Amino acid sequence: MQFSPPTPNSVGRTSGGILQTASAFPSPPRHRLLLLRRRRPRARALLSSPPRMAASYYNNPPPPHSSYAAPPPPPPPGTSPYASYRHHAYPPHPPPPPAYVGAYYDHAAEPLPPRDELRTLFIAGLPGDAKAREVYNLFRDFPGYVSSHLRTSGKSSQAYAFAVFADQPSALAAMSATNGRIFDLENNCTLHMMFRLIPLRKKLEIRGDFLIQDPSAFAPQNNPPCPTLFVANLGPTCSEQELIDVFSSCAGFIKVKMQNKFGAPVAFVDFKDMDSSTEAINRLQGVILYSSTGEGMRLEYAKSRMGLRKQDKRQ
DNA sequence: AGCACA
Repeated sequence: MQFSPPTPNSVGRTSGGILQTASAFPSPPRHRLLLLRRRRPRARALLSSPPRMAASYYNNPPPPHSSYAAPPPPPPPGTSPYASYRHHAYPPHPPPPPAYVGAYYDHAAEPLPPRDELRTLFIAGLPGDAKAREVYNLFRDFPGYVSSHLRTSGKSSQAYAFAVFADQPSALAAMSATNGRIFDLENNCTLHMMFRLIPLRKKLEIRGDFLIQDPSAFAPQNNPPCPTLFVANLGPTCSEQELIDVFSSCAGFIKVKMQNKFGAPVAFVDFKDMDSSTEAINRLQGVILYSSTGEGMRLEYAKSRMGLRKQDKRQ
């Protein structure tokens, strides 16, 4: 069997020694394919000597990429990374993610000095039997790659990973180049829209498809309970559709109204009663959206119910 | 750290 080294344009698992890209195989939605997965021996790229690129890049970095200021690419039309959780019961919590530094063989360089910059990718939706070396091979040839960390939770059919880069331009470049590639040919496991830039050294938790920033880091509720929620701390590219995708997974959801005329976007989300809005706060407080720029959503009870006149404000 | 629409 012959192996070729992965390149930024052909990543992921191999089949018959031939590397292929997503474009060759239009893939059905991920959540359906996960049900069809089965274990079989398959060709895997060999782990060769550690790449020289990341270390040398960090000592002598190229000029910033043009994508420096660019937000994460939008999802392809008709797809939603949150869709698999709509109208579904919530799965039990997997164990919390580990610290970002670990002694894995997939390190390409020594841990870097701390920086404020967002330069870590979160990759969700990997198959449960993904191997650390596969994640490593996915990113190793990108400039600025530092390390990757795979987390598999026992018998779960899904795994997730973190990939640390030297800086945000490298992270964004690797993200856009890897977006939509097929990770696992046999199972058509794509990675599309499974990336987020996340802050280092923050307590994070995975709940299903949601990545949650430590909810205790958020201010306590100041307003009296209300069926409508006020949503703040959204990224500049957040869309109403993205919010619908997230909040429609909550019982009692009615509608979203977004306001992004001036400055930072905020939104109002209406539920049928206070129990529903309270449950939504508990579940979604601190969720880091795909459009988020590092911080999670901040959820509060709104000051007044959506669509009610002042006289009958009290629900 | 920001609360509109009726």
